[in-house]
Amino acid sequence: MTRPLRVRFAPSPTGQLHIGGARTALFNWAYARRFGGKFLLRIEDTDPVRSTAEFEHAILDGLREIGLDWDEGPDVGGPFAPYHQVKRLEIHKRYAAELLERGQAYRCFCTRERLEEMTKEQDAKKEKNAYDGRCRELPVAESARRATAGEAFTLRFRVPAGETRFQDHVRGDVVFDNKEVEDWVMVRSDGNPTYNFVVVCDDADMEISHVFRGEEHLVNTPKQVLLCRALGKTPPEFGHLPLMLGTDRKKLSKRTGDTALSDYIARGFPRAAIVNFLCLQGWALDGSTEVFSVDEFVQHFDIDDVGKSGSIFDIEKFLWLGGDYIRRESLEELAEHCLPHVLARGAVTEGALRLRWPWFLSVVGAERERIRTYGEFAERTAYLFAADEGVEYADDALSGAKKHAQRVDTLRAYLEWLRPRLAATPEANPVDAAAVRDATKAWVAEKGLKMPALFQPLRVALTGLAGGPDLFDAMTWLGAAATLRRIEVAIERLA
RNA sequence: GGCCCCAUCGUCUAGCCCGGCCUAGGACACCAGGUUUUCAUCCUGGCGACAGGGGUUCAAAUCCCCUUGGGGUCACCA
Repeated sequence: MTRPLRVRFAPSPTGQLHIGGARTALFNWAYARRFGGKFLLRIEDTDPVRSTAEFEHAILDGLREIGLDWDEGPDVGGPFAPYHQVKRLEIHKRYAAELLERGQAYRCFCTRERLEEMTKEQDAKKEKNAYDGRCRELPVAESARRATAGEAFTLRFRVPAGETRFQDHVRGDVVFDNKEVEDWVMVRSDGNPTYNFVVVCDDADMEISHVFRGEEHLVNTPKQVLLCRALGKTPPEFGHLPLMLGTDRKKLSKRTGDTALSDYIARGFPRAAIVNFLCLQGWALDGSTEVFSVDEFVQHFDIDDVGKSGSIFDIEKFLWLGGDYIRRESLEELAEHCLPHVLARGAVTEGALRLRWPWFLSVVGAERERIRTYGEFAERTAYLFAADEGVEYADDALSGAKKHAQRVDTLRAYLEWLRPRLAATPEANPVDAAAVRDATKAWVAEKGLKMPALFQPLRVALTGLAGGPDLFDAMTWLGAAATLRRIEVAIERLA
């Protein structure tokens, strides 16, 4: 089959873009880019109640964030416009009328009440739930008469006998007995078409050649293949991607972690790390290369190499990748990326930070080996923007400091010793970290103390954290006044 | 429950299609050691898997069957 390669991603704007959806989009996009096809976006907004323009924009933004672009879509147009399903209603109605005309679809006058009753009976008899076909053989004339008389009806697809098989690029040969496929509803009684119907109409109309989507759609596929053939078209090639699972081994849901792409962007995962991680769910470059660029991914990606089994979303590995990408960034880049997350905490303004940019760069440089997301940078450096009296002491830091019985005395003695040395340091000039560091070490030795006896309480005093960059660097960031004040405060708080 | 899909270290995976090079490779996590004022980075080492059972074959992680386990789906949602 040598039709032009056209793939699509068709999100439903009824919520934020799911991280699994982001991977689906990524794989579709990569396939088109690798093999020189078109990648298009279509908005599946057939649910008028839950679909919103806000979600649609958020989804498009998310896709752009991870570096995807599309050749056709709701915002860029294209030869197969419109790209919103609700705007294609006339096309859907035309196809539905055709199918009804040819007897490949029929009117079903069964009420919801009767259907519910039917389901109940089937449950009681432990039979499978499926439409029993009551209206399937209604004479055409009667069907038309009742419709004209104003009786409500849905349009059902008449599933033929036999079996439906298709080659799946991920699963291989897949076969369904048509007996397992019920006569499903194509058009609701209010005239609106259902998902399974429009998706086939639109894919056919837009000349989609390959459909790659999540495995949850696998059971829909026979319905869609059958419908497509009834329409006289050649079905697209399929590829059903393995599911992304939560730690409970079930389809990733909010129970076990963040599910939206936007959540991870908000947490400050580097964009390239997000893409890289998504690639690793169900696909591997060569089995040994874990970190690679989007370009490398596109150069090597093939749908046939995608694995079949679902993968548990491993946030630890994701975080590790985040850290790895962060350590590859230049200081300047990293600072720019961290900036919005720092500002989001509301303790400092952009103007104030820009005014002392070298200071900020120094903090970023010292913290970079410890953070895996930009959000973590903001968290870890919150102490720098806190009031001297209001530094938050982390539990582990506090317990570490309290292990030293003499902590208060040590701190008091050190403060006395330190004060005159820092007093000579005007606020405008930075503390001389190297000098204070050497002198402090000498002081500790002279007092016959162990290093941690001073450093642990001192770290809590200055930063409130158990670990972190060099303490004397922290002093220069804080400045002489804040350093001394924080030690004073800690003497009270650690007592 | 019916139908469908899946099955290699705790996790992500390479190998499986085209049996032998696999005493199964890489990565995350974990553990131990080194560097270090802490945490972290970085380096070194370790732990750790072919779900089970039958076949086929000279030979099976790789092919076939069964069992078990897990998942998906059963709407006038998408």
